[in-house]
Amino acid sequence: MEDRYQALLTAVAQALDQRLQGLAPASAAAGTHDGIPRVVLTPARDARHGDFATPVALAAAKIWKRNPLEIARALAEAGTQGLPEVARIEAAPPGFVNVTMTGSFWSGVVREVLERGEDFGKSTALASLGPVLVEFVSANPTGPLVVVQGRSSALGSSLVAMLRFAGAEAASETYVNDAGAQLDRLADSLFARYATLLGRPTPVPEDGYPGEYLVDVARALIQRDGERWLDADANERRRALGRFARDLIVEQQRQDLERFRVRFDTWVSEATLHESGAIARTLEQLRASGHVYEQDGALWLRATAFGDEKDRVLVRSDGRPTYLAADAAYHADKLRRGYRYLIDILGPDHHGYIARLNALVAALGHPGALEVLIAQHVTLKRGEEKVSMSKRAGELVTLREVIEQVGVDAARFYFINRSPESHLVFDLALAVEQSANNPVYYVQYGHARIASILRKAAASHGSLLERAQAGRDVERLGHAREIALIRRLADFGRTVASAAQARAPHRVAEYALDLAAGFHTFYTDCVVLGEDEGLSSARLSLCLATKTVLASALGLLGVTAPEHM
RNA sequence: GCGCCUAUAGCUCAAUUGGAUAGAGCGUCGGGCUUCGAACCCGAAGGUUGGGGGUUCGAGACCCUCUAGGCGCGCCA
Repeated sequence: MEDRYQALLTAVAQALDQRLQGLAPASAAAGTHDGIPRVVLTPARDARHGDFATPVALAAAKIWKRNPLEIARALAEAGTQGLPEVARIEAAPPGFVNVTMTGSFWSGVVREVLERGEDFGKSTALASLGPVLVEFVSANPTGPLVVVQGRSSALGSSLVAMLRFAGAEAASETYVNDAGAQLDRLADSLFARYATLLGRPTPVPEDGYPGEYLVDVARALIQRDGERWLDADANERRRALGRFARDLIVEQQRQDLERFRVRFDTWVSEATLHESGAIARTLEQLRASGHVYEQDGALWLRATAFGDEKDRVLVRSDGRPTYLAADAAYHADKLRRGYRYLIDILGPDHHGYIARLNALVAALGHPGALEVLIAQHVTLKRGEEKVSMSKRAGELVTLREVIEQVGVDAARFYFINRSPESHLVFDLALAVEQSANNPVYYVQYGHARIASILRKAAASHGSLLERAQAGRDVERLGHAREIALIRRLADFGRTVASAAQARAPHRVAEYALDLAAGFHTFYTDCVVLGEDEGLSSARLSLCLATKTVLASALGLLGVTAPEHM
């Protein structure tokens, strides 16, 4: 369902489209679609430019080789006739058309928020995209989640929420890399800790995982199995210890994510793909479609046929499938489950993988169905000192540690309030120090402040609150601060849809900050509970609407909207 | 060597995807509570958007080039 607000804007834009068509030269009107640019109204950045503006005359001028200002003037000349809720339309150099809306248009927005509540801003803008599956985190089950995974999990979970809000059917998933040599290394590293604890000092293997967390895993193993693995058969031991460590570590990852308010609709195990024969089946499919070939005893994917720079090995000459073969089976499975569009969020060290994944999905018969996003690098430092993030090096900063030190709300906001492709510097010392004045509190404070006003209103002006809830006096709104605030409220749905479309959740974080700022200045200049009952009711309506939208925006970010702070 | 990402105020980052005078937070300086929450508001200082060239009515954004940083380039995962 579309906002009345959006519907009106669309109507205005369409009416302007018609006017523009009347101005077009015959060649353009008779010709192709691109002969006449479409009118797009965007909120004006500067209040002096009215409420909305369109540069369409500038675009048309370029195509038609005419003076842009003349076209803009011609568009404005017909006045507000046929333009619903438009109070004024004017041309401005070098060729903008500025539109100012009526007061009732804006007060109507407040009433609409009150009516639709948490549904306000929802749209069907991206409905045609889905069903879409967003895969992120996809960690190795060899240790605790680290800070970078905090970033991609915050990003991914918010993106899914925004896609749904914008009408797309979206699901979240993570892939557990629990196959291959790394699980053996994990098992051997666990065994070293295990044996050492049982009085047989054993060094962690050179290529193993030296992190202290495996000591805890070893303790749990002793508690369950005692000493039975000390002298067990090496192969059996590897299998058992690898599985034990994986299960425990994955469970801890799940708990950390849960605490970080990230919950996946599904978890997929790589090992399962090997065991179920899914990999073999997918390889058969690729073979049948002719996108693979054999050379030097190995099986190759003809990735170059789909834009990759070289072909890639799927099955080694010794018969073992590569990681890419598992990914082929995995992505084939995603498509088989009915997802029309796939989004993978990978870490920055995997960007070299993008081309071959795209080639893979194309070879599976779904070219263009995959979109790979890169959650860019997080550089860690503690004051001036650089911090290593390598699991191998042993020192690592875990997601859990960050949550404990700065809190979930501050950490999530910190990650989301940056564009995904920015390389961000995470200064642990600064993060802890600044967690108290993290911008997220600015937004939350706005929400709590409104809650406080509402409590007061409920206590002393009960009937007024009811009146406000019904939006009975919203026509009284007209103060510059009020209109400025309403303009921000109105833009919520468009903002979320464009954030989801551009895979840029940080825009919603920016929006929340801007909305809160609009409220704080309104609050400073306008007394809500005053002498004039009608005005008080109207302003209470505005407070209620603002609180609703603040809560919605924070909800999309996975941040709480507190009643008290 | 090739490819991808990045470079914007002292620091951390935005900029409605090519639009009007590049904006926030933190930090600095100066104001504002007798009244609904001062975790707030108002103001000031702070910029050759890494350098150079180009595209056009218009470029932080697009193209070329140079510089600097990060990452990747395996029959590893």
